[in-house]
Amino acid sequence: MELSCKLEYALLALLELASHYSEAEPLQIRQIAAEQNIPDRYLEQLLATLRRGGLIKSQRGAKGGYVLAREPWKIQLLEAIRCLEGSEAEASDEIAPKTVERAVVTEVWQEVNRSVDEVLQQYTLQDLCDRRDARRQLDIMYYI
Amino acid sequence: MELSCKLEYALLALLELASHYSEAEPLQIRQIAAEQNIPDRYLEQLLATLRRGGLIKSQRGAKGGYVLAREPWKIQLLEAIRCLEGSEAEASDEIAPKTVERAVVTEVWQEVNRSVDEVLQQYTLQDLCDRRDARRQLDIMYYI
DNA sequence: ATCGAACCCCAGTTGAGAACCGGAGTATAC
DNA sequence: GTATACTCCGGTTCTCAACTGGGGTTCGAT
Repeated sequence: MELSCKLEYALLALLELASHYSEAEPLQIRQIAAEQNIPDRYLEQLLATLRRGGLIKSQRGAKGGYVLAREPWKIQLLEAIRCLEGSEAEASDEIAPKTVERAVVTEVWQEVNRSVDEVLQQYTLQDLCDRRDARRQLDIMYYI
Repeated sequence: MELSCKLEYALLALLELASHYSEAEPLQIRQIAAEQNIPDRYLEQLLATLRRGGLIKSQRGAKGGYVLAREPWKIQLLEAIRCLEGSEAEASDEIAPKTVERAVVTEVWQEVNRSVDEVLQQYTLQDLCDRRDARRQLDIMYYI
């Protein structure tokens, strides 16, 4: 429903990592932040979450940085979203709705979420990259 | 994604109105609020929004109250949600994303929203009522 | 060894928006 | 004409996202 800027930042960062995946050097926070115009201190927190979620790997020290943990086509968008929203949605976790009416409403809502998950499962980081490249080609066409 | 309590309240109220649709007397705010355990002053605002959205009709004066504007099976959940979130989502309305990357991300998100809408289009208030009744039957069965 | 970068644990701020409360006004059935 | 119930408008309270910042620790390449 809502594209929080947290999610957007994370996806942009992953997209950036995906497009540099074939390179030897890891990407540093500053580079990603500068490229995608994201506050670096905030991005640091997001990348930490993604790392704990097993989506990216980090390398310390000079020439360190971040790399995708897997190939871009093996990372579904759903994984990224789940990883980031995981900490939020455990408090309300399955407290039985008091009334039948509320139960019905939440039931429908669960169905909505299921359909969201289905869509997000279809897309991988690679798909995002491809889409971006296609768009860039279009932009060039318009330019001429 | 998130079931705000605003939405939940509104759906519960609509559900209540739907189940009393066949009756002659309109339902009053207090009745709905008491039945569904919703702060009445807040519910008042929500019902006002729904009324402006053409989903319900109000009758003033003694013995006044609210009635559905149409039959319960002619009101999709999507309409209700749209009506309530309408005021929120017009500021960001189609401001072109600055970068190609952001454009791609929001594009995917639009697809997600489309699938959400599809689900919410399938359900009508009548469906909610039916589901509730089915659940009640189940509860009775368990009770025995 | 030393520098650069990731990592960690905070703690605080700021702004927006959700949820709710209250009063005074207005319409309408009886 | 009065009680009832909707209506308008404003204000409060509280939570949370989105940052910002400090201060330190651990690695790894050079």
